[in-house]
Amino acid sequence: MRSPDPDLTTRARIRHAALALFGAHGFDGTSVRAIAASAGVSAALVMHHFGSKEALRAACDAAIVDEIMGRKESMLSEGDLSSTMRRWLADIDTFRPSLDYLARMIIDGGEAGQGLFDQLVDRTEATISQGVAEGIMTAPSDLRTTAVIVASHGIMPLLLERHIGRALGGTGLGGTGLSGSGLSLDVVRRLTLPTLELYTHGLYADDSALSAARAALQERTPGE
Amino acid sequence: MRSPDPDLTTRARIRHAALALFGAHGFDGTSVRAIAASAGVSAALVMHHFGSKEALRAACDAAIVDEIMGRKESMLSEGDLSSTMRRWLADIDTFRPSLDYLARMIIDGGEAGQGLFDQLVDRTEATISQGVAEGIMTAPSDLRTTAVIVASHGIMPLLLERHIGRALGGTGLGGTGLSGSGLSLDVVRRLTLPTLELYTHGLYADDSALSAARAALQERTPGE
DNA sequence: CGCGCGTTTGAACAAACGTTTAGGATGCTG
DNA sequence: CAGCATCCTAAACGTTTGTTCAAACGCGCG
Repeated sequence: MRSPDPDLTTRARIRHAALALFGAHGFDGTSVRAIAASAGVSAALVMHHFGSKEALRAACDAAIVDEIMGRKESMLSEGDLSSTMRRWLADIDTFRPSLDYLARMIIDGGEAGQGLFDQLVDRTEATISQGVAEGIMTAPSDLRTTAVIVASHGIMPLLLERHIGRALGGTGLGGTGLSGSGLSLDVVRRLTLPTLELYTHGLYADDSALSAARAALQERTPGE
Repeated sequence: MRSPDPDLTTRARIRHAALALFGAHGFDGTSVRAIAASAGVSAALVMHHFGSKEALRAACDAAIVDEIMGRKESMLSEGDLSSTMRRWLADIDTFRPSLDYLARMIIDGGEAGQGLFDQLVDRTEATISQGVAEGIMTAPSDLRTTAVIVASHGIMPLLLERHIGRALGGTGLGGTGLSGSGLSLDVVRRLTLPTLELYTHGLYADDSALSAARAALQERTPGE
């Protein structure tokens, strides 16, 4: 199970092993001894390098944040995540641990995950208002909320990859771990066009549903 | 023999306590002793009634499935989740544990969560094709995938409630637990209109992005 | 050489875990 | 009354957890 990378320092090997195991089985589901075994060292050495299991998680968080934010063409620098996701998926074996860990970061709602989500929303908001200014997007009635919705929709394939892959007649479910082959390149490709259809034509044929909801909401909250 | 009414008694109290704690702190983050203390019984009694912690989780899963599916006007019987969510949110203190547990069920990807998601997708697909037949929705190019997307978008507020609430200037964040007041009635109300806008008018002003993606995908997969 | 320093380890620690055991109540049935 | 089943608990089981400790190892420096 160990991956003997002589180029990496022992400390980096431990962090990589921890990130992969945290992403696959969760923080509580991963023991320090399992991380040590995967890195080919003793459990005591893990503590010597990082001090505690929680500090090791913080190091993994920081590594992921660096991986995502510390690039010029960053994941967060574009409103559309599909291109970045395709790039990551092209080298799926390399980025799979990062993707799994990233999904858990967002779900767990830790401080680092909060920062990532907030930045994603901010970038999405900027992208939308730029698109509106350039005339390629229609102005939403509530820019901030629309940005939150679009950003949430963007990371949805990351969080529900196994469900989506299975619902689309997935290429087979993974084993015991969470890193099943749900989010494949085929699935992302199949999601692209319907998603863009939704973002271009919507789903409803006319404004009746929207108007009805608008009227219903104004009834209940007349002041605002 | 068995009790004529298995619920309504100590057994039900234990299951309710377990469901609330599992939803708040996760399965691994909840000990049998904590469940027993919350229910006011001993840890051994939990084992006596359910056999194992895993069986207790299965009982909670079944209870949630019953709560969602065992109703005439079920959550899954309508394509739009917002009305059901509003109904649940109206009595937020009662349904909060169920909502939290349901979110974890879907994320964890267990068998019961899979069934729930699959049924949600199936109902969504039926709703869309009915809407298309009635002329109130436009036909998507890929019905199944569109149903998966719409269904996933529908449960997004459930999974990202804390992030969404915070990004929208939430009414304050909860304490240590996960049951922070992220998904409030105000947040859901604020999400309703922009979501319907997206589903009515889309976001893009014209078909350029959609056409470009369509062309790009046909280049790479000409056969299919 | 000898000394110190960072790296690494096996062993042990106390705590918490899920689970088991033995048995005390309590109430129904004969 | 005895017999039995159900509900419930205190205590202990064995395992695993995160963490600590003393002691080696390799290695550059005086």
